[in-house]
Amino acid sequence: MGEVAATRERIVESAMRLFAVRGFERSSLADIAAAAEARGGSVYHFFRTKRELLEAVLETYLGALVPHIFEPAFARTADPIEQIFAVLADYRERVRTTEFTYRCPIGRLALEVAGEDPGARVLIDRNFAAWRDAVRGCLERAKTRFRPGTDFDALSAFVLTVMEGAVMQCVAEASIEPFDASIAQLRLFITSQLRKTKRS
Amino acid sequence: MGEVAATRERIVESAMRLFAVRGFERSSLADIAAAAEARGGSVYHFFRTKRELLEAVLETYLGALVPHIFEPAFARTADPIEQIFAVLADYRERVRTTEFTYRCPIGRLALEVAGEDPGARVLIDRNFAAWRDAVRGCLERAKTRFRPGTDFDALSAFVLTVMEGAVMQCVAEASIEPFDASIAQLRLFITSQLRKTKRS
DNA sequence: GTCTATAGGCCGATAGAC
DNA sequence: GTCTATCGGCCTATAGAC
Repeated sequence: MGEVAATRERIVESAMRLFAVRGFERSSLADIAAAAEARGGSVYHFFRTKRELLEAVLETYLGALVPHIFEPAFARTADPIEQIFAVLADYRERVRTTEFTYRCPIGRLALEVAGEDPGARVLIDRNFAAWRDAVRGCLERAKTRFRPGTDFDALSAFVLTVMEGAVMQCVAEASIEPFDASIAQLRLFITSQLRKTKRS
Repeated sequence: MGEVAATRERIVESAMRLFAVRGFERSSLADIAAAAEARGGSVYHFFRTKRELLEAVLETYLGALVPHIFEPAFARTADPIEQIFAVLADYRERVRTTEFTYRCPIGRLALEVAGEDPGARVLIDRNFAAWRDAVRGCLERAKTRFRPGTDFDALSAFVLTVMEGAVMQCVAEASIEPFDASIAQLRLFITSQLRKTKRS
């Protein structure tokens, strides 16, 4: 390992990109290898099947979730609730700047392969669970600001629900507007779950 | 037309079912024809390409939305807000009874093909828009119960957002629980947007 | 470990008999 | 309008030289 980047790593990175943009089925191993500047047969030196490559992709996403998705957003603000919205703002920018070709890669794979590949389903579920856990961590750091009895498990799952549902409508509408509208409703909801204090 | 059911209709119905369960890419025209009790070549008598068949499927969904999705749910309750939750309850039952193989067919196609097929994208968007319109109709019938200034466009889009995001997590978790949890949060939110009255 | 070559299968689409 | 036969292409996966 080291060098320019081990061949295996380059193949996994190409697969991540192509699965996210084109989906699993439409991404051929030949295209993945070409994008990784490797040859078709090389893929089979590291992965026995295309599904095994998919699992490596999903494991890589899982490992990258906190350092690449949450930590950069957390670094921009100290307020735990605003940290959640900072993560959502990053998704927004990625969806917008790629013109809806690159959205939530896990969500796309969830609908495409989770129903037919039990191994992939478990890894997709683990990615979602880790995402919810990170959000729940934010909520719990703001615990005292919420009404007593607030269900943080349900609320963190709801944040993921809203993010995924919002991105889906952006793809259909080819517009970022549904994302902004849904996140605004989510903010209204979260605000409504806070204790009543003197100021906002 | 008439008879047992015109060949074209049977082909479209088979395609609806297979696209919903397996996705667009994994559903071969041979399988669709076989499920419709027709031969492979027959498909091309009615549709020039597979994408044209997809468009017929999406147009059929659009026409069936109000009579097959909304009217049966509306008939079960007179309360406009409960009518929305009745529609959501029907999705829940379909997701649950099919063990997450059949969910929201439009949502699945949205992530799989909307980014790459402009014609299909527009039809998917129209399906989503019609769904939101029907929900907004319910909200407006309950207008006087909401706080003044409530944004019904945003709220109806939010209901779709929550439905789609919730179903996605059900697929990943192979459980109906995320759906129930998210719909419960949605109910909490909608309740919080109502005027304060004497009871509940 | 990397590459070439190719097997073997399935797919969308076409041509043409009836 | 329905069916058969088939083309050409692309795909996953394998075999084997270097």
